[in-house]
Amino acid sequence: MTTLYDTMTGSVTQLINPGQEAFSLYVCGPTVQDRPHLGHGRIMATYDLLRRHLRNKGLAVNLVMNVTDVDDKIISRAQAEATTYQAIAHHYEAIWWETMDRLGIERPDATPHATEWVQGMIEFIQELLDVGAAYVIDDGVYLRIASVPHYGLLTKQDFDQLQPGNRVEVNPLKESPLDFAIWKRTDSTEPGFDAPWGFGRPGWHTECVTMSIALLGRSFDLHGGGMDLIFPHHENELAQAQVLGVPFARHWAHVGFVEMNGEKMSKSIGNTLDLTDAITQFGGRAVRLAYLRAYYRSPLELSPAVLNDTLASLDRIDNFLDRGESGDVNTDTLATFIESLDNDLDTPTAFSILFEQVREGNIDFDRQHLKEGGDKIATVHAMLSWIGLAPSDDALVIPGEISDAVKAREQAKRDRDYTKADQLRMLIEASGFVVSDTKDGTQLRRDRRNSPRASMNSDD
RNA sequence: GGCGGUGUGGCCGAGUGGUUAGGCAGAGGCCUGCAAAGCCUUGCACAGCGGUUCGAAUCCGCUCGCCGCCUCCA
Repeated sequence: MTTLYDTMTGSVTQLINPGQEAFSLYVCGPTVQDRPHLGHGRIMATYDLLRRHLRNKGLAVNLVMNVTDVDDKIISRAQAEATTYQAIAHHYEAIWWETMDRLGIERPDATPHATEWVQGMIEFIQELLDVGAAYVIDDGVYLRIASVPHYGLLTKQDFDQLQPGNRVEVNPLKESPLDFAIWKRTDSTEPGFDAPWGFGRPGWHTECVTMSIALLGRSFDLHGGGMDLIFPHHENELAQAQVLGVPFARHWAHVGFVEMNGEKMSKSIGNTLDLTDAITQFGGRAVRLAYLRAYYRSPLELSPAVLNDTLASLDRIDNFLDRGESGDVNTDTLATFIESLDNDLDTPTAFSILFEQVREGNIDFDRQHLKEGGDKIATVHAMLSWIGLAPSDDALVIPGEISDAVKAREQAKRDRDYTKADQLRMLIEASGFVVSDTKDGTQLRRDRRNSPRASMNSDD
């Protein structure tokens, strides 16, 4: 029983059918024109969570994510920097994947690039023309919204009621202001491709509909992206599929915005936080936790202060995991955790379950109930693994000189030479460990906060 | 102007009729040589005003605020 909110129906609905074994997922990927910011990471983290969740439940998930590697912004940036659009695209795409790796985002199964699919798009546009749903004018080919049976299913707007005054100036050659370009004719000095309707570039909305159908089929399980893609992007993809009688996505999902000071984080407002920098400063796992602990459809306030708080709560989890030997997973508790994710990816409830285990496990260790505590470590670790947030499982390795220093410090404590004991503690802590004196002797744990954050395993 | 969302304690963030969400920060305590970590205790939180109800953050009405989409945008 896995449910997810569907933008089309406006309600939480079944995501997978009984007996379903495979799951096809298309997520609108980046336009590689600049560095990713915190908003981009949230989309990727959300669909990475969904993908892992479904796969851990036993489905074969096929994730396709496009890369828009030619568009107006890439081209103008290339002109500004006196280079080619290909160079710009390659540069920022490399940064994109490196950054997502550090967030623990698994690579998609396929990453079609717009420039590789131009021929397919040309054929697709020809189909639209053949059925009379598109027309050619001076500056390109346009989709005729009037030929779309039910335009506005996702947006849920009555387009007849729209105020024309608010629209940017309309191309007077278009039959309707709503009609959108599926092929943009350009002059041959600009980057472009030959097509029957003249040299030019495909429209963005045509890119995604063409590639999703080509790689996932005429009907696939889920089409997703950020909230801002609902209109016009996804509405227009759907419009093109509709006029060709393509069933298209069974389910539509959209992730809420990352905000800063209550406003959508976006380039135009200038309130973005660079994702790569945030990961460098707080660690990929802390950023990932910051995304996941909120409900994916809600707006999420992120700032350096919030990320710092999130890092503190991650430390709480990690400190617990270091308290003892891992035991046996409590499968009932894990099941409760998974059930909350089944409920429209209810990660807030999932984390409240996880933190409850942490607190109870800490009590176990305080009371020397090592078996019970160890079982809770195993359970928490299983939860973290399920959602791609487990720490890299490098074992706690204590160098000989450090264990010598610990022994010397314990002796100094017995001798009540606290000056020496404190000097030794400083020495130990300089090596990235934290000293904990307990009734049963000194324990060491890793100083995760002040040491470089380990990169994440993406294959757990 | 149209459509949609939202307003929860210092901060982040769940919750949709009656019991502690959770985390971070703060205060007090336990433990400790001192710490750290952990545990315990602690916050009359639900934008405002009316209404329904035995009982509302949760339902209804009105008011106010904020945000988003309508243009490339994750």
